[in-house]
Amino acid sequence: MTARSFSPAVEDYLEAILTLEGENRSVRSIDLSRHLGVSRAAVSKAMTSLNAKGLIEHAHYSSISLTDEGRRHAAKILHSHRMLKRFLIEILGVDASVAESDACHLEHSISDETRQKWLAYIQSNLKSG
Amino acid sequence: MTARSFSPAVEDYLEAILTLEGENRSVRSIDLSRHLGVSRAAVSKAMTSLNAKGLIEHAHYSSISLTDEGRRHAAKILHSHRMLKRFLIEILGVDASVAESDACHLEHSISDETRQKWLAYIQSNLKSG
DNA sequence: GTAAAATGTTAACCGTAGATTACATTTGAT
DNA sequence: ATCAAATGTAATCTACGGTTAACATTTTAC
Repeated sequence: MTARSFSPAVEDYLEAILTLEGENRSVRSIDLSRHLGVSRAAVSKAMTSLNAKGLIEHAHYSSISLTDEGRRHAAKILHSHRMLKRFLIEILGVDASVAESDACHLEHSISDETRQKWLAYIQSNLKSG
Repeated sequence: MTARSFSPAVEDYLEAILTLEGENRSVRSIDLSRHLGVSRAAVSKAMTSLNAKGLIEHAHYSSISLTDEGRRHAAKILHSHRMLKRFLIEILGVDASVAESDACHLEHSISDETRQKWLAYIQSNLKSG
């Protein structure tokens, strides 16, 4: 159940971990640091916090993996991001780099209901058209 | 010029001031406190900060008004809010209360380019339709 | 005009999330 | 295996944005 929600910062870390998982064998702190443009220390502190929230598994000096709950939430954010970016580019005609930047912020701001209806709308508006 | 951007919290205060202006003769700290659901102390601190940023005028123990820059930014946020809410309700079919809540967050997350294209899209999709 | 109530401010504190610096640990080259 | 480089952590600091409690000021009722 745990239907609580997380801060944009927490969601950014989760999304980054999921994204990096697809590129690397194991996700290290330094990867997140580079990907998100924050210090290694900031990542270290954040990982302690995400671990305490049950969103990742992370032993001292070892690599980082998502728990089931962390993965579910990360996937939701990543899907929202991709959906919104596609909407902005393909339906509104927004420039790709602006769309990417806007999607990074918008992804944290929509409810489940809205996300579902938005996705359906995009799909029906791109299939036809 | 001052093309910088402001935090969601700052934008919420600006939007609230503009909204309350339309209802009251003068906007007081207590009005913002009630409207936004934060303490009087939080409003007081925020007003000091908005004042320092040149977004409002506010002498000690007196009522609050927007500067030109504050008003411009407040109007932008309020327009974004209304536009997004309308999009969510009338185009996506999202429930009104969910749309209101989502719009409150989304309004802080879109660039000028996106806002303009979105507005045009909504208008052409509701005029016809 | 004065006293009580309402409102505004300040001070002290909390939590989040970042930075820098210094130190700890792990990794990799030899 | 050892040492240097890379990476991870801890300590300390900053800024933001909220809280409560105490105090200041203004407003309102009488």
